[in-house]
Formats: sequence, structure tokens, C-alpha cells
Amino acid sequence: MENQLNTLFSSFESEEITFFADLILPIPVPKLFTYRVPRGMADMLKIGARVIVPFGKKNSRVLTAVVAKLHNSPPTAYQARYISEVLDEYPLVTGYQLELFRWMAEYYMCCIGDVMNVALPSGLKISSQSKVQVNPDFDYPELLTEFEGVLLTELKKHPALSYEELGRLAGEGTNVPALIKSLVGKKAVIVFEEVREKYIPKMIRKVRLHPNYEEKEQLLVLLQRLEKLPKQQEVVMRYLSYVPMQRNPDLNQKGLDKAILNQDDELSQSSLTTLIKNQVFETFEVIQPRFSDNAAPQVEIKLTDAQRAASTQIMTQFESQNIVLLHGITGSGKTEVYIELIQQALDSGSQVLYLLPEIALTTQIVVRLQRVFGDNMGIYHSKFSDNERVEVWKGVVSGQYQFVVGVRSAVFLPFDNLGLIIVDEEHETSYKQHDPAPRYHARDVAIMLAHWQQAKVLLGSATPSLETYFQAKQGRYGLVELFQRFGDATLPNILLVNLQQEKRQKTMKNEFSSALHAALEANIERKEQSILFQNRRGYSPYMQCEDCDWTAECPNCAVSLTYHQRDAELRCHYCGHKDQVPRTCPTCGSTKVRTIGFGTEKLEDQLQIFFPESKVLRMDLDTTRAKNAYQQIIQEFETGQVDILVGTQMITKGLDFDNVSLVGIFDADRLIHFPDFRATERAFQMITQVSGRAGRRAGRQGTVLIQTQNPQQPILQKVIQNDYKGLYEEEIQERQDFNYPPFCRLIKLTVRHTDKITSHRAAERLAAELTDALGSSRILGPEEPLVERIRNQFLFDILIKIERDKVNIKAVKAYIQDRINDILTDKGLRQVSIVADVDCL
DNA sequence: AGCACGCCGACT
DNA sequence: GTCGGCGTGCTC
Repeated sequence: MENQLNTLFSSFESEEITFFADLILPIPVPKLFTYRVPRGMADMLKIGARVIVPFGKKNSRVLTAVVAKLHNSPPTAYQARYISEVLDEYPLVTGYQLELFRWMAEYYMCCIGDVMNVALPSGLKISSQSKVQVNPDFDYPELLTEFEGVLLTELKKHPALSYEELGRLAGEGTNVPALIKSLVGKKAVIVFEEVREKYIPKMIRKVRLHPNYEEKEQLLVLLQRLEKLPKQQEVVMRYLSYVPMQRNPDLNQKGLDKAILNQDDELSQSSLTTLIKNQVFETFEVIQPRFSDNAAPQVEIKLTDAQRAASTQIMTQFESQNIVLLHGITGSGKTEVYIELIQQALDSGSQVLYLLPEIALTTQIVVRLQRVFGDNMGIYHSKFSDNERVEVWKGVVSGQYQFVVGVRSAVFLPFDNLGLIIVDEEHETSYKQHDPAPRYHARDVAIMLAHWQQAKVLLGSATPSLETYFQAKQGRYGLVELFQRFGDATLPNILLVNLQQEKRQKTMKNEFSSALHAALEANIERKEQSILFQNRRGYSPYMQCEDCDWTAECPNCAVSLTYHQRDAELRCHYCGHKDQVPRTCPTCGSTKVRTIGFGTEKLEDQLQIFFPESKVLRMDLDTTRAKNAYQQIIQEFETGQVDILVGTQMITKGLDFDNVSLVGIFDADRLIHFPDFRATERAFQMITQVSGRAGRRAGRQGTVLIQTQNPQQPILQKVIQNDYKGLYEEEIQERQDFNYPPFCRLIKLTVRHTDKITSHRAAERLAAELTDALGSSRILGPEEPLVERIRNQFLFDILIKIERDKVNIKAVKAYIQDRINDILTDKGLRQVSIVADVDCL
């Protein structure tokens, strides 16, 4: 007997039952949290599924978490709490994604919860709402105040109410949270969290004939019966004209959109309601995908010989390389090559991800791709709603979308069988997430993804980043070049305009050189379009007093305020602070307060004065805030009534306009002399990209005018000659001499605190400790960044340079993290914030 | 992150 | 005397 029991028990225990789950919680804490798995859940709980757990003291919060690990070793230091609910029967997050999360958290020195937070579209995160309910066991109404009594009476009428609902019912001026708190204290009510999925499938209401009338005879009887009710008869007839069930009775099953049948006249609406009431029609709902069915018209893409050659070369190189760089000049038609390769990858049964910078995705390219791939293509874009993003996510899981075009965050989609990842405009800095953690680079993440799934990566650019080109030169990446413009279009003729000379000869018209002014005039005459580039928004970046040199500055940040004429206000581009424009100088009272420098707004203004008959559009952050503003501007420009488009770097990407024959570039010197080791590279990329907007149509050469104080600068000469390789050789030498990427890895630590002394002390200590361990040649700073105060926080940067090889980078990062944690536990420095930016740009 | 707990100023 | 300010510490 005892023996039997023993075997029973041992078999029970040896069974692989999971009792504990390690969870990723959406909070910035660098560890997993262990929860208990309730008995009934044990066999259905999967790694990668979402669960709901109680969190924090009391039952203060409920959170959605993702299961990272299942095991049965109880935690020793604490009593694990129970998981309260399982949300997914099947894993929502795949094994590949969990691996990616872990890798990113380690590589980018952030918390895995932060990674999960950006990875999951918020529609898949769970929202919880506090609800209030009466306690049925409460029977001491004499304890309540008058207000509490009123609230309780209100509550009794409903099963449960949210705070907002209560607020509405209780009327203005009632302090609902306080009342609830005291009611909870008196045990009169219970507060609980209602959890619900945010994702709501779009439903459409449909109607169909009651099955009774699917038989022909019955239908005829019905129509006869309705003879005296012409309006109702008409509705039935209309239904039959859309759903010809006389021929095929099965069609009735699918029914018809209620909206179609109603056809916006009220009479038929009421008739339909009656028919439904009399059970002639029945209504039902179906899930409507938000992305309408665009059956692919299967447009044939014809490659030019050059494109064909490039595509073949890429395929050949993929045999021996996992990563290939396609270096193709602007307008060489890289997209067609991509399409060809995407098609091949899809044909072989694998998934494809095509990454684009945010702004490029808003443009014509999506339409072109859609024409080829139709509804097999998912689009993942930040301007899409949560629900739409969840549908793309689910479409990837279900296999509906084998191919996704998307921005940075599309690397987080649940692919499990990638064959090809394309990173277009590979050099684009917007691939690097800057502000909230994880500060990841989508190109580099894509390369890791591809590595895990044995996929190939194609990097494309007209002006590759030095890092990438270096890898290609070293033979670590393949390299394919496409130097012929599509359809025999020639590269634009780039001319430099000497501003010093024009100023001396007094030929400047405000910010416009006479050369640019004349070119614009001629272009307008010819009814051709022009694009003007000035990488600075607003009217003017400074407002200054001529008498005392006072300048308008942001009270929270160490920057001058930019004057915005349209709203007649001064604005800080760092924190958003707004100020009125002073009529007189606040320090000396002088009325000579002038604007200095110019932004896109001022250019727009001056153009209107120079060319009052012409239509001028401006495209920058200020004019594209609204949802569709960007497309609207593009469309308006495309249809041709617009003569001149003024814009910031927004206009540099992906815009293909046939009729643009002139590009003007302002303030090139400011781009070139920016105090950053990448300034030259950036300036070259930017100027080349903008120039590429000119003359994309065959048979006519476009013109680019660059206004500069010094036309002799070597970088401008290289731009003129389209000499990327020359620029590369020169830059790479400098990078080597001064040990900058790609010869080292960079990690930037930013220390922030409201008190400058404290901030500085923390930074000094951190730098000193790091220097001790890593050597002074690897540590730069602490140094005040260009803008040393943002939102009233004083900043200090420490730059860490680590060799690319022979150094255990993981260990170095772990050490840095240790030192940071150390400082954060110091009594005097605890509330400083220190963020690490790995591979900072 | 967000929430509770805790210790000091201006109010009934 | 208290309400509430935000510094500090913790969350399985």
C-alpha cells in the first residue's frame, strides 16, 4: 500500500508540470519576474503567450506580460504570486522574437521590458480600467456621508462603473476618486480592474433573407404577399438584384452589406427595419479586414539591361555572402531590382521584409509595390492605427502577408521564415531609434534577424554609410553597383554659387543669390517645377536686439528660440516652449528687435514677394503635422499647379517628380561645418539626395544650385563630380587616424540632472571609473553637448570607443552597466539619470 | 514606469 | 492640528 502511494507520488512529481513562469513585464526593470502558474493553466500555458498578472503592493496594478520561460524551481527569496489569466492559447511572440528581445536588451543596454514595449503594437497590449462595484455584504448605510450615499445609490443601479462614468453621473464638482477611496475604506464598494483587449476587429453589418425564403416557391409567395407593400417589395427586389439567388441559392449565405441595401434614403431604411422585424431578413455581422482586397493586377516589371545585370549579380553574390550592398545612384531604378528579388524570394516560399525610412514610405513607392504584390503585401507604418497594425501582425502569423513593407519597427513582426530583408536608403539615420529605449538600429537588427533565419540582406543606397561601404570594401559584404540612370536620364548639372562674391557685388536678393533667382524665374517661365532645400524650419532661428545683443532664449533649454511667423510666436525646437514675440527688447527697451538667419518659412515668404503669380508650397514638420498633410502636399505638387516647393530634409527622400528641373540648396556651409565627425558624410549624403530630385525624366538635364560662402571646399567639389568613392577614401582615412567608426564601436553615455553641479559630479566620477578600467584612449569626456540643457536638465556626454575585435564587448557593456548602477545607488547622485546609447549616431 | 510610503510646509 | 508636496524605494 505504502509502496503504491510512493510510486503514485513520485510519478506525480516527476511529471513535467510547470509550476512557475518567468515573465517579461512592460516595466524598465532589468530582470524577469517569476509567477506561479495555477494548476488548471499548467498544461495550456505556452512560452510566448501573454498573461495577465497582479503587480505591485496591494493589488495596485494589473499588467500584461509575456511568458519567457516555464520551469518548476520555486524562487527562494520571495513568495511568487499567481498568474491571473492567460490571454493566448497559442504563443503570440515566437521563439525568434524572444531571442531578438533578449539580444536587443543585452546589445543596446536596456531592459527587455522596454524592447517588448516597442515591439508589440499597442493594440496587442492590454489596457486595464478601474471599475467600481457595490459590496453586496455592506449594510451600514448610516456610516456614509450624504455624498457617499448618493454615489452608492448610483452604483446600485449598475453592475459596475468606471471612474469616468461615475464622474458623469455624480455631476460637476464631485471629487469621485476621494469619495471612492473613503467608500472603499468603509467597505461599501469594491474596486477591481477590468482588463480588455484593445484590438477591436472592424465589424460590418450584413443582411440576408431568412432561410425560409431560399426556396424559389417561398420567395415567390413572399413577393406576392408584399404586392400591397410596394416599398418593402422594392427593398427585397433590390436585394435580389445584388444577390442573384434565383440562380444560386447559396449566395444568400454571404448576404449583403446593410449599408448597400439602405442606399441612404430613409424610406427604404424603415422598410428594411420592418422586414427584419417580420423575419423576412435577418442581420448578422462579419469581421471586415481593414486592408481592402486589392487583388494583384500582376503588373509585369520590365528590367533594363543594367537593372537585370545588377539583379543577377546580387543573386550570384548571395551564394557566397549573406549581405550585399547595392550602390546605385539616385534615379537608377533600384526599386525594380528590389521587386525582382522580392518576387524570387516569395516564389521560393520564404518571407520578405522591405524596410524604408518613415518618410519614404508615405510616398509613391507603396502604390507601385501594391500594383505588383496586391493584397499579399502588408504595410507597417507608424501613421497606421493600432488596429491596423495588429492586423498586419496577425496577417504575418497567418501567412496572409508573406511580404511586408515597413518602417524601423517592422523588424519586430513575427516572421519565422525570412528569406530576404531589404534595407533601402541604408544610410538613413532615422533607422536608429533615438529617444526612448531600446535605442536600436533597424539595419543592424535586420542583419541579426537575417542571421538567425538564414535570410539574405540587401542594403541599398545612393550614398552608403561609411560603415557599410567599409564592410563591402573589406569583402565582408558583397557589392553591386548600378551607375546608370533609369531611362537614360542624365545626372543633374551641379553649380556652386559664391555667396561672398554676390554679397560683395550686392546682387543678393534677401537670401537668394541672383543666380538662383534668375534660374527660378526662368523655370517658372518654362512651367517647370523647382525644389528648394533649407534644413531649418520656422521663419528665423534667432531674434536679437540690435542695440544690446539680447537674444530670445528658451527658459528650459540652452538654445535660442525660433521665430515662427505664421503663429507669430517664438518656439523652442527642443522642448516645445512657446513665447510671445517681444515688441521691445526686454533688457534695454529698444525697438530694434530683429530676426536673424532664415528657415523654410522665411524663404516661402520671400518667394511669394519675388514671384507673386507663382504657387509656392512649404513642406516641413510644421506643415505636415496633420495626418494626411504630407500626401496632400505631394499630390498637389505632383499634379503640377505648384511652381516651387520649399522644404527641410523631408524633401530629400523618395520623391519622384518628373517635372522638377531645378533644385536650390541653401546654407550648405552649415551642413558641412556641423561639429560632428560625421558632418562631411552627412552633408554629402544630404546634398546628393536633394540633387537627385532634379531631372529624373529622360532627355533633359536638371540643374542644381548650391549657395555657399566657399565654393573651393573639397566636399562640394566631390558633390559636383558625384565622387562618392573619393569622399569615402578621404573620410575613411580620417576615421582611421582619429579612431572613429567603422574602426571602433561607440557607446555614448548621457548623464542628466536638474542641478548642473550634481550632473557634472556624476559624469566626472563615471568617466574617471571607466578611464581607470578601460584606459584614457577609450574614453572621451565628460563633455557638455552642443545643447547642454534640455527641459531644465543639464547634460554631460561621455563617449566610449571600443575596438571592433579582440575585445569582449559584452563584458565591457556589463562593466559599464555596473559602474552606472553603482553611481545610481550613491546617496548624493541617486536621482541623476544615465542613459547608454550603443552605436550612437 | 508607476505607485505607496514617508517626512516637511501652508492651510481649515 | 491636517492636506498634500515630491523624494525614495520596490515591484515576482
